[in-house]
Amino acid sequence: MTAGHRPGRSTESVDNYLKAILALSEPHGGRVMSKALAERLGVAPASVTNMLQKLAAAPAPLVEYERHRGVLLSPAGRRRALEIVRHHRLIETFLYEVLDYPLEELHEEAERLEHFISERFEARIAAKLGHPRTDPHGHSIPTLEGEMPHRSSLLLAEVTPPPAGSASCVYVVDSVSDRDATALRNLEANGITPGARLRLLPGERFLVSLAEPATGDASAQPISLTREDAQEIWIRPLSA
Amino acid sequence: MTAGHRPGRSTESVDNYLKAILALSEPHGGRVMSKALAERLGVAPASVTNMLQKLAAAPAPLVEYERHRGVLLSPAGRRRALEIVRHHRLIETFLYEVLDYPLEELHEEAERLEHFISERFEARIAAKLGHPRTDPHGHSIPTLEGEMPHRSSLLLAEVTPPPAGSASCVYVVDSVSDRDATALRNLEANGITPGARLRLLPGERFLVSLAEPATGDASAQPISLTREDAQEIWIRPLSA
DNA sequence: TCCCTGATTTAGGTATACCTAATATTTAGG
DNA sequence: CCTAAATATTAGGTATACCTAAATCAGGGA
Repeated sequence: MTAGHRPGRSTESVDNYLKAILALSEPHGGRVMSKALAERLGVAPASVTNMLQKLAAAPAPLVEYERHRGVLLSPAGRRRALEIVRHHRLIETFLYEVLDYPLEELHEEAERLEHFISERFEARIAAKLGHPRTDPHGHSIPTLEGEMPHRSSLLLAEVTPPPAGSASCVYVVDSVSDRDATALRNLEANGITPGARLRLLPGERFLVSLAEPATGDASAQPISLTREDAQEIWIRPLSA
Repeated sequence: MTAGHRPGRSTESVDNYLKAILALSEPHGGRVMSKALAERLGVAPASVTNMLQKLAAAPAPLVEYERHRGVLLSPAGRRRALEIVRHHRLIETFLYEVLDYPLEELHEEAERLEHFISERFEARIAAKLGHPRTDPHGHSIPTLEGEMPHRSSLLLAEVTPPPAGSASCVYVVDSVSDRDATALRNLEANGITPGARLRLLPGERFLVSLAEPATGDASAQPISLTREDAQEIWIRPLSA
């Protein structure tokens, strides 16, 4: 082995499996199938099976796995996955706030570093940042205790716009995805960042405009989003 | 492979071999033998031979290696080694200045992270720190262009103190080693950090006292160092 | 119910980077 | 100059994490 004495006990690769299982099980809360994992991790399905078998056979398994029935995080596995997500999001926040990284370059750097920082590093950047609760993309940062603060939000791509002729309605941008740098740059250029007010125009899907934070008035010309863009944006009702 | 798309081209392990060859060849400037490398890297001599053969056989070799005659860095290998050393020392400086790490914990964290930061990360922390020329241990930081600024200094363990009865003489602490955290904590507790004035008392080896920066006067009771401590301290004459 | 298709798993193989034990080379002492 | 000790190399093996190709399994439609 070449990555021997890492602060955490697991390898970079194992960390990535755990993170992927967490992310894919989040929507439905159930078991995750190998194919989905293989796709997300960019490896062959056979590699996934192999890894899951090894993980499940370990003395203190990080996953529960049954042949042909998919995989689930064990409590320990979930704790580790959340620790890595916490690292990732704290690092992103740090790069953004302290090192002035552009929004769309946060993910790649954090994706690498999240596996290698010590507890001390984590603690120090968290303190420096004033223990932030969300990262620059609007995602919740898991707590030190391994709790993931829940946020309820809607994927813009799945929201039906108000019927033609009726009034438009205003939402708040809850978060944007960090995984596609190009889309992210595009959204940012249009002012669509976490906290922004988004007015859904009636009738047409994915036709929106920015709204003034205070008044809710439209402040710019309509923005026509692609379906792909809408897949990257989570919104919540203004009131909540 | 598990550490795929790293900013640099080489692996963590290869980086460490290059750094070790650089460090061990620095004193005499000549070839480095497998045994010395094996000791420094904490691997078996056979593993070193293996790695050197592979490195030397690569299309654009990072080392020049001849069986039984030791190894030398190629220009490309030296460039890469200096890049990693630059990373290491910039990270140490950053951890110390920005994240308030204690001196003796810099090395371990930097040793891990040096392999994984991007060019952008390097550039940003260098800018944030005002492009420092030395790290908190007093070591020169290689330039972006791959030059290692030379500093001439003497290992305290090898300096003969002034003869008994004659005057003591004053040196400046040029640098302290970063590899032994315990020794480092001890030195720091005694005020022996880069830039401190050190008065060598006559006769006894390793018997020193701190001196006032301005006057050169002794400002404290004598400090009795062990031979091991003296192996960790580099000094230069006051004038230089 | 049966079978077909897609998903999953098994089998067998690659590359990296390490190990130990056995062998070979160099060098320094007599 | 020749041998013994120190050093280096070869040979063969382990573990991780990936791959492809060849079985095998599970669930839905005829």
